[in-house]
Amino acid sequence: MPTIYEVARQAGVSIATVSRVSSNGAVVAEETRGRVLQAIADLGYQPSRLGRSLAEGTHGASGIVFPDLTGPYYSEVILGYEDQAATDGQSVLILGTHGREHADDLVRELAGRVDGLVIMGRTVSDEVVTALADGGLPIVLLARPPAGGADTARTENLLAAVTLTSHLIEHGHRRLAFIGDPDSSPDAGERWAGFRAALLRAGMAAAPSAVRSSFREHEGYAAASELLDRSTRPTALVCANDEIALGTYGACQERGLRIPHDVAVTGWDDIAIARYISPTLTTVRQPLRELGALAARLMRERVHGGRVEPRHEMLPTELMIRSSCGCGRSPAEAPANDTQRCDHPAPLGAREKVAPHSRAPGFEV
Amino acid sequence: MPTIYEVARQAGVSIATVSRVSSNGAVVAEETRGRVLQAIADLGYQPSRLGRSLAEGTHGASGIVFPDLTGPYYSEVILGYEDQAATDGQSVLILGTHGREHADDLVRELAGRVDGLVIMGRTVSDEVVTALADGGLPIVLLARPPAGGADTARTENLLAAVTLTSHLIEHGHRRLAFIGDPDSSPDAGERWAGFRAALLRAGMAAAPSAVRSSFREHEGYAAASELLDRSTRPTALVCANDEIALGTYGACQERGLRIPHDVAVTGWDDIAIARYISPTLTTVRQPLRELGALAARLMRERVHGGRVEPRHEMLPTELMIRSSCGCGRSPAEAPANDTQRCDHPAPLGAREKVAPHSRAPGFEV
DNA sequence: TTGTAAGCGTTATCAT
DNA sequence: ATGATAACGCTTACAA
Repeated sequence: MPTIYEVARQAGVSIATVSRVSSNGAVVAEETRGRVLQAIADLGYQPSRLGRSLAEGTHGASGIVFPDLTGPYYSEVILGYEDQAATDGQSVLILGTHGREHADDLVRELAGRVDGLVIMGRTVSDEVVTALADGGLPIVLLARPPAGGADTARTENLLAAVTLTSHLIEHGHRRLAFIGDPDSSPDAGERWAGFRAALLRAGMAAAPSAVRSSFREHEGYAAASELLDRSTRPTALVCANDEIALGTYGACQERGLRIPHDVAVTGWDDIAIARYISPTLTTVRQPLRELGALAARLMRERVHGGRVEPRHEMLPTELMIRSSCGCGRSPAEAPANDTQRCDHPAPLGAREKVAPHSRAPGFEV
Repeated sequence: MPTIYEVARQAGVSIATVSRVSSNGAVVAEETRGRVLQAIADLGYQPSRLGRSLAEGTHGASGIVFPDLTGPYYSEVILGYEDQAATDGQSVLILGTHGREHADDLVRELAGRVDGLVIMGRTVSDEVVTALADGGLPIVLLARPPAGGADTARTENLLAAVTLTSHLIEHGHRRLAFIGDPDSSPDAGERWAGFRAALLRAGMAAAPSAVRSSFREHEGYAAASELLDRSTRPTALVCANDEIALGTYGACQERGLRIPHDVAVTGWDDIAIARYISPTLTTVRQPLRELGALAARLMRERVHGGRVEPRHEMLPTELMIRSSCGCGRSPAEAPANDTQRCDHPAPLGAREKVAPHSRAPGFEV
């Protein structure tokens, strides 16, 4: 790789002039610029990002940290982030912690390569996040509560969960159960809170039942099996995400229970399978790409816009009503490959933007 | 962020000593090392990657370029790559070209930040690939034919396509058609070639029919519609990937054609939906994560192993026989959420590693 | 308009 | 064992 010195010699100018031509748009005589451009082309010169970054004191890059990439969730967010960042001329470094022991070290190492960091979920200890933020590194937290003055971006959970649960209640269900682990993540916790709030509002608050499950299909299957084998089994299962719902489908099938006739099931995320499985799955869609793009914009404001006070953004979610809740044609006659949206008796309010700390007004949570 | 100078001053030593303590394991008096370590801890010093990289002449990072991130294909490969690279202590930069006009420029820019580049599919012009490779930058090409002395890594297509097509023929099908665009990518081209080879072997070579389609579902739907409306419609459709197959399912449904009874359908990739859709989709699984990990290992050999002669690797694929080919229980009684594997009359040879240029021995392609 | 030279934060080679 | 100091490739005042 040729350096700026070789180009300068080839063009018969100083390195300063080469720099002026190749990067900043400073005034250079047309004739000189031509000579330099020629030399650059001849040698195939490409300025070293290292030298440039060192001199400018900026990396022109940011990093995004995720726990793992199974399922579409993280990859969609990363895509949205990368797309927006690339549009802004910023490079993107990715780091999957994969539950590694020394994740904090990897993140610290990554921090040395970037102008800012996006951190998804509970991949990094609050301690490191705070230390990094205190050190002046712009940080955006995704699907995670605020920490250390960092920005946060998330999607609306509570109101959507209330709407979803209320929808099931309006279908006539009186024995509802939640499958998921409210303590595993803020997302799951808020969905659980919304579920309870809806029951409360309907005057069915007595001991809302939940069975703990990770976001994995096989744990969802186990949790659903447990619930369905109870003497008085629930007639509606609100699953913390679609994979749990998939496990629930399996458990129902095994027991000869028909969805939604015997048991209604709902999910969360709207993964592709939700539209293809039979019956199609009623679920909540999160704008994942937009979440990533939002993170990129927050980052830009910090790095280039000079913003210092933290911002906390929340994106609206969308209830996708299909068949598994009891709406629409019976699963037998419904085409497998069909996404339908029923009219909902009450307006599906999940579309409105909800300010943090003022969500679900009127409900005790 | 404190620099090495501040640490040196704090510890009362020279920057050289700090460097010795903080990075390379050079010999330092125990007492001095303690003082330096203390200063490092007090100041929260973290060596600048920029300074280090500039001095060492290496980035400690590589980049991976993909066209877009829709579908699991690219994200799985990227995950495999990132995982292996992180294990090797290397950072990973990602760049999605998204069909952008100036993709080549973005890639050139990226090239200035990394020790090597992985390029997927036809995202970058051969011209730029060759230029970069000539410039001495290690390059690994994924799902793309060799160029400019770069390494390549790919998955087996031809033999798997022969096996898959032969399987359909053994089911009794005589009118088979291929849906996909053989010219759009080497992958599609090889699948088409394998399809034809299998017909040839069965003595059904007369004008194998194909309808061009991109890898998108809606084009697959259109192509399948066209085929199914022909006066003598095919009884088996070999789709170049699963999304096309999904479109084909829709087209069949619309026409009241039952899969596999009236029309057999196969896909390629084994996306998650393939196991959940009804009937379950017979398809070919590619080891995507392994492909990414392989790319990372090839990169490491180049960057740190000092290898110069190009390597061209091919990973075996696996035929996933489910219901849509005609195997197994009828779709009506088969549980939707069930992956089954029939025994195949002939050994499913797609598992063996096939050397480039020696694949599918015995067939004219 | 162009050139000179001082950083930017490391590592590595010499001396000492 | 430790300290000066010269790279590394670039940007950017400041001079000319």
